[in-house]
Amino acid sequence: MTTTKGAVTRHAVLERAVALASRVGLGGLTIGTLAEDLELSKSGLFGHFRSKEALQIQVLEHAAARFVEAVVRPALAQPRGEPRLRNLFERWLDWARSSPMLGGCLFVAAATELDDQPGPVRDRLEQLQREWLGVIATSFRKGIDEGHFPVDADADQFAHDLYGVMLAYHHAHRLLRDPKAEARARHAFQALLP
Amino acid sequence: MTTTKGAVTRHAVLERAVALASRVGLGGLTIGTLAEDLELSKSGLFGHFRSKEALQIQVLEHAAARFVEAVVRPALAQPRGEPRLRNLFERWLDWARSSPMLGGCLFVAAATELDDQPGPVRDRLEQLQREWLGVIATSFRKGIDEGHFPVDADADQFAHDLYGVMLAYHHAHRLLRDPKAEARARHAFQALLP
DNA sequence: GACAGAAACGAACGGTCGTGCTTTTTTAGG
DNA sequence: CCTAAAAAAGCACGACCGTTCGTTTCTGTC
Repeated sequence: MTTTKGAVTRHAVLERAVALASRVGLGGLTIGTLAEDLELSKSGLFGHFRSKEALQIQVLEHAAARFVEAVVRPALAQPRGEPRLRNLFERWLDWARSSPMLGGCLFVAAATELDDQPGPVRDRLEQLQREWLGVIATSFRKGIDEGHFPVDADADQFAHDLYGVMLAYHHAHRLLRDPKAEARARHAFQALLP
Repeated sequence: MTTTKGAVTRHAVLERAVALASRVGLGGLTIGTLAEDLELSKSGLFGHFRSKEALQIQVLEHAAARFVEAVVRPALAQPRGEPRLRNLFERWLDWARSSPMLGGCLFVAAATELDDQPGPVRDRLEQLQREWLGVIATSFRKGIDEGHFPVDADADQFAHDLYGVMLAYHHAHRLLRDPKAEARARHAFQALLP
């Protein structure tokens, strides 16, 4: 095993950073706070990333890798079309409540935070979001092929709308602390299927 | 007229602060930057509010007042029920693109930013959002009374879903810079009406 | 077990943050 | 006009920010 010490610490840092950023945002991430939480020195931690911006990007990458592992990949075990789509949605909901996402989905937080702050971090986030919407649309199109949905249904519009369902869930759950948020989300998902 | 000088400056500060906060968030608001933009001294500006937290709350109040003036009040001129609801939606869209909201709707930005940061600012925002959702639900119920919608339709679910439509619009428009965002939002709104 | 390189540390930097003070300037009413 | 109050400015503070640098401690390899 070539797993070096540095890689281990780096991984631990990113793990913690994702959780922290889900609460305070990528901009609210602070090297000092992060180092203190992990009982590292500021400079020791900083050395692993060459700038705060590089850290932020790696946090995004790390979260994206976890997302694929927790949501996208396992859903492939389901039969294509509607069942897989439904599974994607359920896992997406789980993801938004999972333990590393103590502050709600990191991507949701980052999306509104960075939408007016040009730079590499925003660029990477935008691309990741496009890819995710692409996954949803592709899944939907397979559902059309399978005959689950009408042939003239708009897959991109579906992906857009489904994201809206998740955002509404996030808003109701995290800001309003609405206990019905999850039921509302499922209801909206059901109503979305043609 | 008892309009004093202080009130004028205060108003100008809040006007600018709303625009700034829509881009960088309420937490990203900085007294130094704000003062520089308005060609005021930091301490001179600070004197009008006794703390940054007080400033943030007043920014919320100011934005809320503008929102009522630009969206809620004029929509009352429309016939109750579906027409008024449709008008509310259109004005809401306008609001999200209006000039003081250079960075997209301030409330959308604040909602994801503050959802994990307890305190008076979060409390006030939560209440404002509840009130707005209440306005939507009430409008919808009047639509039921008018016979525009089925009597067993769920007004709260409708308000929740409509918010999701706006959030999806915001995401597509501001992060993805999708030119079809507006069309998508209108399409989703249409599909939402029972 | 020695030795090169990686990893972590401690201290310091220039900068900006929010927030107090004191002083000067401006405003508005008799 | 004068004057008391309001508004704005000036200055300084302690805290924390990201970042750099030189030093020390630890790791993995021969």
